[in-house]
Amino acid sequence: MATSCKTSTRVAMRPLSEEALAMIARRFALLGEPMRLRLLHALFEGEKSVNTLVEASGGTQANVSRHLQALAEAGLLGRRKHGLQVFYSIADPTLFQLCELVCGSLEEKVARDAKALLRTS
Amino acid sequence: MATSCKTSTRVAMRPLSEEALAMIARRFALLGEPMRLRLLHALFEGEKSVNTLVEASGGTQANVSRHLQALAEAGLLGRRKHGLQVFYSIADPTLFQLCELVCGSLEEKVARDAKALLRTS
DNA sequence: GCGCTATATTACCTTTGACTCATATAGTGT
DNA sequence: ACACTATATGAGTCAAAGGTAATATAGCGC
Repeated sequence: MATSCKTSTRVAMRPLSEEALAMIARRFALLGEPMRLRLLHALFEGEKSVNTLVEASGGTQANVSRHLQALAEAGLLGRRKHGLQVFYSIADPTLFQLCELVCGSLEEKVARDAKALLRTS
Repeated sequence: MATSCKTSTRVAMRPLSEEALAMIARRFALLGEPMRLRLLHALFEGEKSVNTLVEASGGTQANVSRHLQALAEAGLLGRRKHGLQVFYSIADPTLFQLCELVCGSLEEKVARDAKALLRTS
């Protein structure tokens, strides 16, 4: 059904359907909130309960719960219930790579900006 | 100044500053709008003028111009002025990789969801 | 059953950001 | 200077989404 695209030049060519575009945008948008990034960052260390994540992120319980649900519904997080607690964990390994790509690119940009500042000041 | 992080396990460990978190979130958020993805997708073919992008995306001139500016200010697009026209182009090569990662992950997810549907219906 | 804890959900407020319309700016040609 | 084109910008509207407080649900222990 879905035509595979593993090489880096295919993506540019494919006419993207509105539906596909919306899905991609949705995923990026999910990563576009500091609070959710905080949660993901905490989860990079491994599976954690909601309460642990509340403390780690400094957010309110309600807010953290909502964000975790959003991430889980998108398939980015896994959910495991054990007694009273619910444990969330990274379910999509591309999250690591995505964050690294962005981190790396931003570091380069910051370095460039810093150099430019030194030249012009 | 900035400690480099090239390996995939480092990111998880680093305590992220609020500032860094905001930068990362900002970048993801920029990719989290279908209209901007449409523009980037068109630019994957190569440098294009604003007018060309307006036609390619189906958006209004004002809206397209705004989005292009936002992307350019973030360092994702390059801007070249030639006469009356302004040409934008992909300036950050990680955009390709980012889109591919997300595309691939979504394709897998769609495939999984489809299979699950078949099993339960 | 009752209390207690962990998580989810509801209702509400507030902010952010995308979009549009109209207008401004800049560059070209006559 | 004027008209014309391409792009940017200002002001305003509106919907989506984040945040919070209060309440509901679910599981454990007594």
